[in-house]
Amino acid sequence: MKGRDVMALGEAILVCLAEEPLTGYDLAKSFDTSIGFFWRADHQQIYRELKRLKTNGWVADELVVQTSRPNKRRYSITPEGREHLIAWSRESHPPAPVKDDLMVKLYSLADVDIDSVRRQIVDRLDGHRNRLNLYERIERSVYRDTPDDDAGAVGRLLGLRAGFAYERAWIRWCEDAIERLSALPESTLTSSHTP
Amino acid sequence: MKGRDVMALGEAILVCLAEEPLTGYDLAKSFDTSIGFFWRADHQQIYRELKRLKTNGWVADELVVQTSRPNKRRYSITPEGREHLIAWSRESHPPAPVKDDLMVKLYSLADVDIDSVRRQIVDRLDGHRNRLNLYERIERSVYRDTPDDDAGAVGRLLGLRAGFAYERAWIRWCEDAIERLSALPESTLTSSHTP
DNA sequence: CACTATTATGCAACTTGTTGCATAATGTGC
DNA sequence: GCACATTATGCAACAAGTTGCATAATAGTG
Repeated sequence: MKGRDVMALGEAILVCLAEEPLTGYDLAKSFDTSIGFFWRADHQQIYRELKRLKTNGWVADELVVQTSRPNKRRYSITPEGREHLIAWSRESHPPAPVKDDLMVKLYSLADVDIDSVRRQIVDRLDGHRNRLNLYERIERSVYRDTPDDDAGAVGRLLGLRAGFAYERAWIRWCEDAIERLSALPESTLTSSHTP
Repeated sequence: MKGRDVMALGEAILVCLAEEPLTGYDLAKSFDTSIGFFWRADHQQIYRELKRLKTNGWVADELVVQTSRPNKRRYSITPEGREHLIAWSRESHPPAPVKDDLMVKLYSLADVDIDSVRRQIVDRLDGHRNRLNLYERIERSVYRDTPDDDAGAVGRLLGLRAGFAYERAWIRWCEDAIERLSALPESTLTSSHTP
């Protein structure tokens, strides 16, 4: 035990590997969907992190030789990795601090281009609606009949429901915000003073 | 113009300075409350960023000599800084990707200590309730009668409402989640296999 | 008198996250 | 036949965020 705490990307990877061995490439795809809804990462971060996990002894890797494709390196979780995952799950992690450009713009609405901000909220509304749609499709296709005594299934369903709650809250907020901004007397600031 | 894009912490600082000149220390306090609800930063980041803003010509600083206290350096926004703020407000910034440890734990509920996770959700519920409370107090004290034609006031009110929507959505979700986790057959995994 | 809190700034080292690029084989569409 | 997408991995450089520490004066508490 010498590799230290506080990474979470590592644990997100272990969570995936707890199900089945995967390559960095596979993981990168997972992080574009499924677990990526809760923890984003690109392939660079993943390859880097896999090396750290390996030096900690939490994953093992094997080389899969391919002829028609570049060789792959398949990673699987070790017993130490599983132990670590459980220990990690017992720690309390404060929610990541909020960071939102749009809110900063609203905070300074008097010094800023209101019309642009309104348009950005319209865009964001669109994104949230798409997200919600996607989650609804996932629920219908994957979680039709979730038994409420299967921990794995309940956990994932709760994750999905968190997504619902989050997107719905934002959708309602965006709708209200767009209305209120539209009601504002025409942009205090429609022109910038660039000549 | 040589300092580059993509910082947002810089802009959050400019937003504060657009109202009144402040020292790094003052800013750090703002980032613990008000604007800190939307963009977190500690004093190290702020002092570092102020220097960058200065080299970009977006802020000016003056030394305030004090006898009974260490001297301060007071920063104010320049015309170029205001221009930059407006230009920035016109750019569209994709919302920061979600990262949530708790969701990762739920995602792997089958491989993890369920009871601990449930307790963590209870804690989080508590935090969200406190937040909501705080926001309600702020609304009562600061935004009693917001005229709906004052851009600055409307913007801040909308920020606050976003906070409401966010916290309420999480509160409802936590309550549901706690119930469902409590209904789960007693922890698949109450003991770790450390001897 | 010692201890702690507040005001005020900053360096150094480190971890995380991002961007751009490189390589290398095969399959697909025009 | 050429451009492009897919599979598969990785380096290097940089930007952003975190942690620990240091300094320095004063005011308040026990």
